Amino acid sequence: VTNTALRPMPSAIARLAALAPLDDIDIAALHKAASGVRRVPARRELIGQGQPIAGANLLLSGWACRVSTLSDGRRQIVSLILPGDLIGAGRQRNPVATSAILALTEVTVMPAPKPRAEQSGSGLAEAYALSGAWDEAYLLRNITRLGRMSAYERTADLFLEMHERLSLAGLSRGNTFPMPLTQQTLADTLGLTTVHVNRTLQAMRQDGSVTIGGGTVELHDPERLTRAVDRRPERVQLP
Amino acid sequence: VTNTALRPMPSAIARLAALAPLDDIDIAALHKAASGVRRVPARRELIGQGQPIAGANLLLSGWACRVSTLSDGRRQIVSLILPGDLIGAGRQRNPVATSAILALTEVTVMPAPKPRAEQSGSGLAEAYALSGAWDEAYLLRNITRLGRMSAYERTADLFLEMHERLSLAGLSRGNTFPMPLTQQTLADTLGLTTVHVNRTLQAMRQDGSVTIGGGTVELHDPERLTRAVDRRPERVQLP
DNA sequence: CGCCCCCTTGAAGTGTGTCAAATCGGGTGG
DNA sequence: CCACCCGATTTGACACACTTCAAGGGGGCG
Repeated sequence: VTNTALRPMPSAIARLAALAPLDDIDIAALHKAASGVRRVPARRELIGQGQPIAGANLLLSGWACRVSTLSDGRRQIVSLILPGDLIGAGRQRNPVATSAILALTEVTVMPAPKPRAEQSGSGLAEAYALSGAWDEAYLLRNITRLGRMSAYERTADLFLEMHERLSLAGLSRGNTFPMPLTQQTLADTLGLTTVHVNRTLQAMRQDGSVTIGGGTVELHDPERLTRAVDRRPERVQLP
Repeated sequence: VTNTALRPMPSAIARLAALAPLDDIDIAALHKAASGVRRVPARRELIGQGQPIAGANLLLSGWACRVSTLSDGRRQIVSLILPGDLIGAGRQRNPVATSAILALTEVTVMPAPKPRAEQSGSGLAEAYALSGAWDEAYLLRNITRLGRMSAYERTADLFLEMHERLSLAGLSRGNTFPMPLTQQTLADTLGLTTVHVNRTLQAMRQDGSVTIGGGTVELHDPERLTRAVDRRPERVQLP
């Protein structure tokens, strides 16, 4: 376990710890798993669709996504995977990837340590369960985004989601957060064309909602934007 | 446990048994749970968004859905729930419904019996896990449908999905299956307007793809349709 | 220097939405 | 048995959000 391998860990741990309190044993397990860190360059497939999944992985740094491609080349990014997110955490016996997993930037991943006792009060097990529940909530939100929202609303809603998720991992500063996606990638996420994403971003810049550039997004008034796209705070478990 | 309560069970059991082999103890547990059968009329909410979830339920008969509603009245049906599907099977400690659950037709549900030993080789546990994996696969497919497909493709793809899922529960006969949704409800599922769903159905009728009416759909050439919308067979676990 | 990717902009086309109204069908009450 | 009603389906005319096609500009990197 080198220092280099550990450097990207804090944000992933921060996210898991924000989901459920982790004790020293959990943290130790995470650090131990860091010996299995793997670096994957941008645009590389982490897992192909239909491939067997050995075990859950934890994204330490960088952005990845689940993507599905139609035979004529149309692509849809089905969900974004951000630092601290789990990859391929299924419950069935011989799980198979239901979608390809793609590194959008350079990425580091490591095998997610198995929680000690599934049933008992392991913080890690609870964190994993909650992470899965949030993943599902984001999938659902993505569906209503694509099904019922305008381009402007979709884009704003996605930025709010990114801000929310990155904040949990301590990766945003105020209303500013890193956003390394190209407009082409955003288009594949939002179900739009590159051209229209570009025009939509222009519109958001012009009405003063955001500053975008240099791989960074700043939301000028998240609350107003939240109301504008009718985004209500989600909850995944009782307080 | 009256006969009446048991009547809708076979298709739900058929689906679970098709996912993983169930032994006598599993079947007995399912029959025992039938004492908790509940009948819910159409249009009634089974669970409101954000409500706590007591335990997983099993849909025995009728169609339900997970729906999200924006404040201005736009609705998106996020997933369909068919007989044999589980409702609200989360892993976290105090799960909360991430979306409202709505009965689309009259529906019967019962509490899903807990599998004996999560880890050991309970067929029921495996069936639940696979059911969840399929649910997720359908969510992902719904996302690429909404994001990247035309109205015609979306509709055809959804019909193919319905056929696939209902067949697993033994509820289709050849290429014909029950489809009790109104065009308004289809529209909310497909991210379209009622008017356009109507026109799309007309188009499908005219090119000889389907017969629709009387709460029934017949696909005239599922293989051709499958190729037309680039639907590939999904897999959720290794064979 | 030159290439490639990404971003940007314009002009024209089209798939889907909007608005409005007519028809159909099944249930209900007189 | 008819009259009525109400939701679901159907159809037409028009509007517009988003796509398509095309071209140009900018920045990093070999």
